[in-house]
Amino acid sequence: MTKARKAILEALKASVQPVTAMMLAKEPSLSYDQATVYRNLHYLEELGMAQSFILHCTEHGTERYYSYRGADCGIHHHWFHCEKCHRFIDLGSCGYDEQMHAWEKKWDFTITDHTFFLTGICSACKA
Amino acid sequence: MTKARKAILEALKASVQPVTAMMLAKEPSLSYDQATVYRNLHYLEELGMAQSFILHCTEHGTERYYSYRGADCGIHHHWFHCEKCHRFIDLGSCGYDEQMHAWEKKWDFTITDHTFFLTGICSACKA
DNA sequence: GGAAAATTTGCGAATGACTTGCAAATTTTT
DNA sequence: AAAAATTTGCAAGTCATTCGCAAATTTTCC
Repeated sequence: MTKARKAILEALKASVQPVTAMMLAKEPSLSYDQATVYRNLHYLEELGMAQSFILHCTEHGTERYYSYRGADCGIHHHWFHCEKCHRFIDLGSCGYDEQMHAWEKKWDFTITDHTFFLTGICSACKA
Repeated sequence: MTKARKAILEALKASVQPVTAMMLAKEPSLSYDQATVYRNLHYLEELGMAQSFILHCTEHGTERYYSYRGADCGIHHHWFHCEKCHRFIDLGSCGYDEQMHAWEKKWDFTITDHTFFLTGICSACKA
């Protein structure tokens, strides 16, 4: 595992919030080329050490957000995104296996991935 | 309501599958400029007559898909997307109001939107 | 009904996230 | 530690989507 790879994985692991490739590329403590960041995020996701979703927010446009996914942090997570302060709230581990299994049976398809997230205004921003 | 607007809304209404702006722009029977298509899809969504979600598929890249949303077609729908044949399967009306209300209570945020869809291989493509 | 005001359209150029080709640098193999 | 394989940085490219602006259409008002 290369230096860049390790650094990017560590950054993901350390971040409480999902982050974009751009955020990581601009992080002074990392300072890897954006192409390298993009490539390594792909790599880490393929390995199952990261998970991502694409989110559009009026202020920041459409971007893919990554978060760490390790044995220690449980499985697939879902998030709420505040459109005012742009913070994410972790809704916890995904609890939809059962429902998805039911759908697979009903429609006879095979689910390889699912996307779920919420957007709105968080408690702090409402006040 | 302008001619373009009407035509685009009709196209959405007529389509069984969610469609992208590009698909509509390239439809010979419509032949409106892409900027017009994009602008009117935004308009229709703001009015609540269309709904959309962003989906990334390896073959077609990242695009926003729109579908009709009228009194006659029920409320918010969710979809399964087959990564082989690129067809969508309508999973029916969204049944998550309760769960989302529970989340709003638990976290004290206000949900303005939610995104949910599945990707995988459909029945026909497995065979 | 028709002229003025307001909105929308088409065109071309711009934006911004993400990707790619390629030579140099690093990592892995042996 | 040299050869082989992979990864990196850079610069240029791609592609969905947006924007500015003048011309065309739609709406408003008399």
